[in-house]
Amino acid sequence: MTTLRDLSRHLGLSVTQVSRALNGHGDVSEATRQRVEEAAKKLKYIPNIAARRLVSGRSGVVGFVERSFEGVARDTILFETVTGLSSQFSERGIQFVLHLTPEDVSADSRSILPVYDRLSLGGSLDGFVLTGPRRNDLRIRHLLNNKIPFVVHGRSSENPDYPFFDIDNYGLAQRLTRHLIGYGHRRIALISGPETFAYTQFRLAGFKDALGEAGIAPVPFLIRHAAMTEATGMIATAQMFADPKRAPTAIICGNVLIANGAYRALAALGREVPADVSVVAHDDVVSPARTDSFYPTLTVTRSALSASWGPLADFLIGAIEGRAAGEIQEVAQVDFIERASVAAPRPE
Amino acid sequence: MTTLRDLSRHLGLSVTQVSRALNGHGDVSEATRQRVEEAAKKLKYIPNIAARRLVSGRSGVVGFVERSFEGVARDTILFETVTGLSSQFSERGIQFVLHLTPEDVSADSRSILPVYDRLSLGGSLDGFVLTGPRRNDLRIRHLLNNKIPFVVHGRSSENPDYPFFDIDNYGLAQRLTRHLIGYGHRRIALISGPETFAYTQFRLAGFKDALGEAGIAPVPFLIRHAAMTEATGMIATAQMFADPKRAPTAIICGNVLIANGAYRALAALGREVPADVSVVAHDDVVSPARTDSFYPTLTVTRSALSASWGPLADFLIGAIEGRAAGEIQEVAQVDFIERASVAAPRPE
DNA sequence: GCGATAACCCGAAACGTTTCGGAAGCCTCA
DNA sequence: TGAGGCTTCCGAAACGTTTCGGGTTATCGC
Repeated sequence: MTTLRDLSRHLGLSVTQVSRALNGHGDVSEATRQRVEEAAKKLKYIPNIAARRLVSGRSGVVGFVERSFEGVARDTILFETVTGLSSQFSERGIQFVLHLTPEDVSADSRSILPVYDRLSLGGSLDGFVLTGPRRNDLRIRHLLNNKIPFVVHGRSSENPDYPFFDIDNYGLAQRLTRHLIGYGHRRIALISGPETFAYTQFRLAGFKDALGEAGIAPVPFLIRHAAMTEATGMIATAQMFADPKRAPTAIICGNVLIANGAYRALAALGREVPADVSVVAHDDVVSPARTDSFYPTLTVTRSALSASWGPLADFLIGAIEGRAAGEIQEVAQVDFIERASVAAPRPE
Repeated sequence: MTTLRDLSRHLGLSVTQVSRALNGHGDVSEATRQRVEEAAKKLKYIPNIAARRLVSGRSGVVGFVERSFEGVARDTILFETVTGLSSQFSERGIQFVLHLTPEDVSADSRSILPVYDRLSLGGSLDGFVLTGPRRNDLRIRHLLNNKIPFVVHGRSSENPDYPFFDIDNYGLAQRLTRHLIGYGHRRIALISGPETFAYTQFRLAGFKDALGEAGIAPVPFLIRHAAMTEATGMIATAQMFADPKRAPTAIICGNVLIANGAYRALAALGREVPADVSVVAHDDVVSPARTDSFYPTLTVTRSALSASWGPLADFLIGAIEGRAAGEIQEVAQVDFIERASVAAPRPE
């Protein structure tokens, strides 16, 4: 193993200068920088992270805390998150660890807070990635209070004062709703995720505002919140069509799984898409439910979940380095892809 | 943040003694040890890992290298592995990182070797966990040659000279085969995993040896190797029953997914389990395919995959600490659970 | 009462890096 | 000519831990 010391002796320079040269500091002439870099390459110098961390006071490791539960290993979204963040952070020279807290921790979400303290105070973790924020998320408040760096995938309020990466959930719901209204629909259903998540609230607001623009009052019966699964899509659709008089002429689905369920329910109910019922969805391009296997093809807003890991990594690193929250926030716009699942409603 | 220095001042002791007391070394009286420990607790002393690592020369991080591929996020076994190892290592004060190499690395498995070098030479990783060993696994030879600590889940040969944790694949195949022979079966099929994996070879050997004991010659037509999926079970079963004269009276399935496929194929073919065909399997108790949802209930050998993460963690830590390979190896026995899927074959 | 032994303790060095404060050499401008 | 400012460099300290070599007592056997 070659050290800075070895390099400095080999070059007839001080350790200081070698360090500064390698780290691109100002105080070193272009000529020596070249020399140093060549020597470093030739002697296969690899900086010792432990030493670097000892002086910087940082560990070079960031984490993601998740409560372990029966079946955690089947959570595709979680795994997508882990693999995505793993790759992005390691490209940036930082290690990413998944920390599973034992499941015997009480279900009270407050009980997860000390885990963050323990991991960060020991100096073993420099920061955290949070996902699935609630409207008033305890974790966020706790981390802010304790000045522990973090970044959120999503956000808990409109204009938060912490780093985050989110998609425009309000906008996509508004867009899908307007699209349907443009075709003449007025009885529009929304099947979305659990109410506790903040993004669900944003989507609901976008939906309602778009309805409002057209002078349509939202109908509670046509608004459903549940887990984002195919079963949810089937059940919600089936229930809304139990009484034909109350049934919607169009359905907005929170994701592709729900849309899949809706399609299957509609097929079973003998309703045709889009002749009888129009269907749209938001597609986050995540594994098992492929939007291109739909018949008829599905009109969607789209934004790949996988596009968020890079910005999240950048922002967390920024947060650790002390950048202002305002500089490390992004609301990504979504694509709108018009396909064959929307038509004008049947005349009454 | 409290340091050893703070503690030593607070106690009127030297830093040396405090360190030795906390680490349980010999040279310190019981009384002071008590005092030190209390003070440490009171002042919330947490050792600085970076400093510890700087002097020990180790990073305290171990890794798992996997080639990233389209759909890596859907690989349940991989995720089970990651979550299991994550938990076990973090309980032991060690961090576990999943390192996904970019998928543009050529498919040649040799190309993954430099990744290990890079990660370990830089001092960022102390050791590795390997899974799915082949018969002559390049990675194993490479790590041995370069004296990089590792542990293998499985093994590439009967009595290897490196740390590993494996189940008795030879024994379980032998056991299942003998069980069927005991009921009078002679035309026994084996549907197992891809040939390249070492464990497949062990199972094949156990199967053949058990047949040999009974004077039965193995029939190549009844031995199938393919991915361990439900589809494999269906297809292999369907093909073996294409010509009734060549069909088996019993099937040994490599895992529960295959057994599930076999059950479905047999149902479609109008064969009853166990009256027409007996079925047994090995159950590694992994998520989606639950053995208890079988009808009739399935006779299996069983060993939970989840039981391997603990020993693997222990063994890798042992390897890093320089323990001899012989002390950190284990072949776990499997359970045999007799249920309702086996009966005597129909008389010809 | 003396040397040996054991039990307990300490100072200082080491790990490899970053950074602070200063210093030498050179140039510029008055 | 000399004050001031760049540019380029260096020594030394610091980060917090472990460990090596040695030191001080007290005890014990003779």
